[in-house]
Amino acid sequence: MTEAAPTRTRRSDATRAAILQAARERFAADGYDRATIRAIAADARIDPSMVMRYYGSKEGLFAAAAEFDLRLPELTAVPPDQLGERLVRHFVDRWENDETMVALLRTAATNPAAAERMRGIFADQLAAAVARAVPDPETAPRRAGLVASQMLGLALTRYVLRLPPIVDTDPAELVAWVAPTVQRYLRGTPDA
Amino acid sequence: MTEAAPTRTRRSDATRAAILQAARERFAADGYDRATIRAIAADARIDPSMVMRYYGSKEGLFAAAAEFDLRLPELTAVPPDQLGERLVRHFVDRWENDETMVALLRTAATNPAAAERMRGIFADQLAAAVARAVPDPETAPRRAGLVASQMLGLALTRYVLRLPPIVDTDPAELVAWVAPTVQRYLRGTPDA
DNA sequence: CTGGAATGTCAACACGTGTTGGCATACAGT
DNA sequence: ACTGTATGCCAACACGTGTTGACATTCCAG
Repeated sequence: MTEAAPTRTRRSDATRAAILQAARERFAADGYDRATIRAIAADARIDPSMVMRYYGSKEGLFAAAAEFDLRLPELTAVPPDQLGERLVRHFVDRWENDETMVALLRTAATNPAAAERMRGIFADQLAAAVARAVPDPETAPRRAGLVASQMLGLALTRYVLRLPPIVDTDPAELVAWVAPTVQRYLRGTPDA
Repeated sequence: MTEAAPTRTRRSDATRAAILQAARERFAADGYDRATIRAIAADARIDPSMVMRYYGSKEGLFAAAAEFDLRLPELTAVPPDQLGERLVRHFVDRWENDETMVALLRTAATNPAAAERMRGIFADQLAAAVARAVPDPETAPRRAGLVASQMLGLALTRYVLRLPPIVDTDPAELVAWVAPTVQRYLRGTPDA
């Protein structure tokens, strides 16, 4: 039997963590198909069969590695006219410091399960937060969708496609340009 | 030797075209890695080896299938205050009727060559057109990049990730919401 | 009609993949 | 010290892939 109370630390936890980190890096750099278990295992300096033992399958590994929390701030606490800037700044910060989102984005382009997870993150985290920061709740899903289109487009062009003008622009300037867009998507109307 | 004058029609042209169409559909649906030559050949009702004969390799086939012309209108002929609407409407129309862009987008997420082609399309077609429709030429690349981030984000969320609120919104309404964004990216300033 | 080129089919190769089971070693509880 | 278990490595399997070459068939110029 296993232990009693609060889950003893196993010696393999270090290995598990190393695998997970290597997996995130490889998935972010290469996407699901091109990131091989052998390469991930080599990065983590363990045998490929260890990945199977601890995560069951490549899909299981990805599911574990693609856990992602946007860590959105509570939007009801933000002055309504600063929602756009706050949100955009938060996203950019988050992406610059955690490659999980890029891994997810790269993979979601070809992997249905990853796309489904993206839709889940959108619905459970972004749309949910937006719903509490919007004038008319009826319009919340569409507003959240528009915000997602701009934010994911920014992530795509900056981290995946690497369009030079977007890569070369520093985060503060990006925020300055994009914040008004998100602000209008959240609180404005199509024609204003 | 081959023929003299204006390139006689060969009997294999139909096969070539069938392969190309099947390739575009498969690349659009599955992305580069998951779209197999065998599947493409089956769709085109020919033998996989024909693909090799006519296109040399899978990369060569993709290069041929991912030829894409945005067919941007001449922006200098558009009233400056309608640039956003014109551009957004054009993009959405183009995507709804030609899946090549989706194939390219799906593939570019994991395939460096496809990403490079995306950057080429951006630079040679979008950025070039934008440069002629912008007040200060100095700012043109960044403006074009911002436009790309919004337009590609829309394509990504609508055709690849299939976020429900974006999928369910009809093109006209999308244009209404997004046009002002693009208009500001083209002619406005960060804070207005 | 006939020979050679164009077009198409078939079977196979070489390779990399995810995955599996067996075996060695290190650890922890008694 | 001894035993059972956790942890790790190795070799191999089964499979699908892009790609290739040999062979059959169809077309067309002479």
